[in-house]
Amino acid sequence: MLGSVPADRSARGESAAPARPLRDADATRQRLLEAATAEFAVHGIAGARVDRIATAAQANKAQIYHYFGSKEGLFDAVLGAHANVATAEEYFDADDLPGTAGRLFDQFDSRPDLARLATWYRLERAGSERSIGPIMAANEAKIAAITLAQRQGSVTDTFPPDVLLGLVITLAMAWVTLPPEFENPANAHSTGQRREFVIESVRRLIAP
Amino acid sequence: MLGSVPADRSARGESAAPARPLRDADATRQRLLEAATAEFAVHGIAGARVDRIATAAQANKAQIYHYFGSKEGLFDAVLGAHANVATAEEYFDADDLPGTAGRLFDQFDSRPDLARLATWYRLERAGSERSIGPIMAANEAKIAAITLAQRQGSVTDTFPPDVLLGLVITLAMAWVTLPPEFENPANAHSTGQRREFVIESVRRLIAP
DNA sequence: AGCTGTCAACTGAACGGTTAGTTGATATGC
DNA sequence: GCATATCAACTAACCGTTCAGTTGACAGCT
Repeated sequence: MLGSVPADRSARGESAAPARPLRDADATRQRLLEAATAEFAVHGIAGARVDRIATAAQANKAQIYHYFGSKEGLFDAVLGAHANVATAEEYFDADDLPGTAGRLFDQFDSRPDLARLATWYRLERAGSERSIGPIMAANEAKIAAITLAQRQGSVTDTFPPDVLLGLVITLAMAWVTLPPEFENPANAHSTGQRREFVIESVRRLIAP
Repeated sequence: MLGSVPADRSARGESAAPARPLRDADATRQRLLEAATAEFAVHGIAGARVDRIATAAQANKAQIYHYFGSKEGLFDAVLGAHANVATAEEYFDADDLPGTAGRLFDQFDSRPDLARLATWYRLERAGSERSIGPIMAANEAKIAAITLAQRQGSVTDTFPPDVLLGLVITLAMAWVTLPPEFENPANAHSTGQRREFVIESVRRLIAP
């Protein structure tokens, strides 16, 4: 469920993949990260309970401090572990921003916990200057690609490229971001419909 | 225990506005609500400290429980106190959705704490079914107005009216919602520019 | 006007439970 | 044998909540 795990054990000179030992630091780290992802997504940093994370990971509280130093350190590690998912270039195509928005929508739809995690981060750890470096670097490339698409005329230059990127992401997140009050329960829309609304919105935004 | 905070002081028969007595229940309630608004906006429910709120309000901790029953009761009271601001009809005009988005943007821009409060509510108190009733009722009226505007042709019917309302609100909140990573510091836009981007976005969304 | 009884606003201090973080001992793989 | 992964027990602080008691405001009585 989590991002690719390097599990860099080759440095220790192991040749082939050995049988899983009863004590596997990497596996424990991984279980802790997964349990912490779920706990932080639901309760945030202040509301998360270290004991619950340790229990859910079938590990011990002390290991959290051994591996991650502190509760906040664990949160940063969780965020970092999912950063590659968030910045994945493979979903981005400056020449097809509506399609990009659709794929982004699918991401948020399939992993709403990651969207919540990002929101908690924004609320609780703003200005901590942690782990947003790589994301900003990834955005630079995307903004450059949008600039190029604008020069070629396939995208309107009404909006600056960074604004356009922000708008696409915002619209893709719309139904995750929106408070529940604005969901009309009597007239709820299916996932497929909402996806189509997002795509159409972006299509209208970039029309020359 | 939780819902018993009507505080109808008119029963005491106060005639004109007298000099503020040293002990004024209404004033204390108000100070607590203001201090709680600031505290909850910054730290959320789990992160807020009842002691800090009491100190900031120059009141005693026990009074919070006397007036609001519990920490969560206080949060709900804070939300309720600001609900009228959020649902204010005077800013909404179905025949001028871009302008509406601009006015909404101004709201979020002038009171970012209220936007944070709403986000905390969504994350920490989702499904509590408290105090969202009036907001949903207010939305019903707005959705009906949009439906009418669509029938008159001044607004596209590409999107259902409730979706359109959600999109307008989402776009108006865009720069409050967006994580800091998507702010380009080297190329930051002024408030006036961002306001214009929001308006132009909605204009494009509703174009027939 | 002065005295007094009553009620509500207010307070300081504590309580019971919980929490993040620590430690030192034990078990395990190499 | 040695490094380290693991764990139960521990602690010191903290936090929401309660409570017994105090103080101020005001109405009624004389």
